Amino acid sequence: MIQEATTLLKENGLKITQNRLDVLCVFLGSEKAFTLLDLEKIFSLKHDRSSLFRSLQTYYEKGILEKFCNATGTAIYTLNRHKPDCNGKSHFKCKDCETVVSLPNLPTEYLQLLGNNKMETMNLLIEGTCENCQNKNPETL
Amino acid sequence: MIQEATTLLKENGLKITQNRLDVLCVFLGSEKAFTLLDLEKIFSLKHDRSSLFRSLQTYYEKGILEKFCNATGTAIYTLNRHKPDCNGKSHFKCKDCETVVSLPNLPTEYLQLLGNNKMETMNLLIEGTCENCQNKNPETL
DNA sequence: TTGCTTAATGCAATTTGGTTGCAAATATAC
DNA sequence: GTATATTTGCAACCAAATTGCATTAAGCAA
Repeated sequence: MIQEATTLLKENGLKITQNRLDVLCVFLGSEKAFTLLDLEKIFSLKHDRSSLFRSLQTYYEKGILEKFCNATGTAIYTLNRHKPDCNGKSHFKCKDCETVVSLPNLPTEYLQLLGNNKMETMNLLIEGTCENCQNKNPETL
Repeated sequence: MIQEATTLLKENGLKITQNRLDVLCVFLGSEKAFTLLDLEKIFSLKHDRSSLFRSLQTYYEKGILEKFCNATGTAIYTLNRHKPDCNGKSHFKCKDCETVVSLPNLPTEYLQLLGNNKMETMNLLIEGTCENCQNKNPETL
């Protein structure tokens, strides 16, 4: 995984630093989404918040991470898996296990409802309970 | 408009206060969306931020305003126009004139892509340029 | 390998947006 | 008009994001 991270950094012309490797490995090793606060907790002593923040920012700018915000307005980051037909702007996030999956782009029939209003950016977040977590918690059925 | 505001307040069992009337009239008199900061600027001397905040909160709870958040996570409020098939969670916002329109619910075919993942909440914001503003600014064509 | 140059980091401080406790002011019911 | 409960303004606080700057470290070239 370190290998994968190193390659990604090189491909993007970024210096290989411990901070960047650590942060990237968190994402490479999980399907979850993380906030800056999550990373602060993981690396409380090892890395400063501002450095973690700057790494996330850099990764987002390079298209390595996707970024969106939850209902309370906190920024959430997740690995960009470059799924075809996914623009990285539509996600489903499980409130229980925090797993995030990218959703396909909105159907053109829906976007036609915009009429002559021109779309430039969009952001869709659907939150709920994923299949796994529903099965784990029978009381929620 | 004051009349309309007064009626709305009474219908919702809310006391008629200057703060509430002022805030509600901002929304009744416009198709735009406003943040707390916007209202602070409008009423800088007349009303305190906390009172504006509480009015917005109350209106949202009563279903008079819709609330969602923009790309940077700031809460945005707009009048709930009770359009059929609109759940108040999908919006188009013009980056230029700030006009907001509610969009219909996502099509069921799209939601079926969630599979057995169960949706509980959602938030869709599409930003761009509305028809009017495109015509006003020919250089963007 | 060493030194050089530029970029990244840690720390402290700041900004922004949201939120609360409490005393004073005010709307409504009587 | 008066009593009562609600709302308001103020100040303070909180959470998340962001920045300036001195220090440190990465990577290139000699």
